Amino acid sequence: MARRTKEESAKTRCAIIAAAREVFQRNGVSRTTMEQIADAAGVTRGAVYWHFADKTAVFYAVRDQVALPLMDRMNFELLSGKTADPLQRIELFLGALTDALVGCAEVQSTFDIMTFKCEYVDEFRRELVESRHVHMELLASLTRVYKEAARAKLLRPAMSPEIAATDTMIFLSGLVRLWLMDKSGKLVRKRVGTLIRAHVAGRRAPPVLGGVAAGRR
Amino acid sequence: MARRTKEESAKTRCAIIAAAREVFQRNGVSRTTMEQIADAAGVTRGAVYWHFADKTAVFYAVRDQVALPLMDRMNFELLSGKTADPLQRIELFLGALTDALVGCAEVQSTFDIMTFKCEYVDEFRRELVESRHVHMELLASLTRVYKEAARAKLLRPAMSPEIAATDTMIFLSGLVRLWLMDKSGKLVRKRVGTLIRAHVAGRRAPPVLGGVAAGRR
DNA sequence: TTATATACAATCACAACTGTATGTAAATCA
DNA sequence: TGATTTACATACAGTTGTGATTGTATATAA
Repeated sequence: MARRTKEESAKTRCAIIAAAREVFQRNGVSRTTMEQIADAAGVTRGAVYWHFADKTAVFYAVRDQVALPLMDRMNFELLSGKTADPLQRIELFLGALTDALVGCAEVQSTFDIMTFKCEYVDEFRRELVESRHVHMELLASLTRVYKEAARAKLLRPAMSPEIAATDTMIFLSGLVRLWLMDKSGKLVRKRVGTLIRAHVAGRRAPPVLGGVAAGRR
Repeated sequence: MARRTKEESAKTRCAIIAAAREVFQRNGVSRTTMEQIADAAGVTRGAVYWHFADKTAVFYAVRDQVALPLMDRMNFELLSGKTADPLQRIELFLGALTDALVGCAEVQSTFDIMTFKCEYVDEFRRELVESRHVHMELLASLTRVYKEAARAKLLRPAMSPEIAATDTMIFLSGLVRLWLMDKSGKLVRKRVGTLIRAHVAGRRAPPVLGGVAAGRR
């Protein structure tokens, strides 16, 4: 009824996003009504329409809330990582993403929505296009890192950096998808760490004679 | 207007499924109306409701039309394959699925619908559950084949059959997903064969001294 | 202190989709 | 050759969601 202060307004906006995330996950994006979002947030449709132009805007707000910070962290792990060993940087990168998924309910919900509760048509097709760009950039980054590994003779010789990078991207995409499907844990959830280590280990060149230590921990 | 003969009726049913596939892909399942399906099939909603109880029934008919034959073929390649080499059987299995995807427009559309144009809530949640079962069985089959490979000393010793199987399932899931996303071909479409060969080659044990030939072609 | 913009709530008109009920003409059966 | 289904088309009723409009009380700026 009464007008709120700026910070209260920001909290309302935040509550709407959180509510939308829950309702999106439960009912799917298209079946979710603005009223359901409003109810879940404890406001009326008027409030939702005040903060967001329409359902599409709410959807992209939900996405951005987890995707933007995540992208930053992923780029950091891959590019400006703490480790000299490029293959270990890949491993840390994969670990960082799955850790974020495993450790944060908001990330889980959002990924679940994006993967299983959204139809990428019309206004939502944009998201697919952007996702494609993200994948292209990821592929480029991974290729660079694998090339670095190849120069340092750390990459298995039979494996080209391009193929290795594509394979890792495929691995990541499949891993996330199956992790989301696997509520029981029997498929992949219990073994994410092992799977990542095996994936990276599989492309590490066998140690040369009495050579340099392979950065295992 | 006039009543059709049985075969004409079957053709109508088929036309409805084909029309639904197209409209589902263009508009997404939830935004597709029965009238759109009917129009695309050149009939009225009455005809669609005659052949199918509701939109959900149409959806599952679209799915079954490609999923059922595909599952048979995949099981065949994996289990009762022509090759003795278990790793090559895995390669043939992966190739069979991607070939079906690359070579058949109906398979492409259906996979695209299932991956990007459907929200798995309420009546459609069933599909996710079934998909999980399919993945469990696939994992079991793959594990069996990799165990066979391990017994024959064909599997890289550092890799456990269970992890190899899970990794291959992840690879397949990611490959299909990225293939569908990659309309341009720059990500994976142009290199599916290479990627599959590299995936399988990566888990093959290095040839022993002057030992048995490793089934490369 | 007043004017205005803000942050919502409440109401309304409209369109769209669904499921069902009814109509109908031809195919099939007895 | 009638009777009965079948395979649809057409018409109708009911619900639901949307966007827009209007209302309103308060924070904030001048």
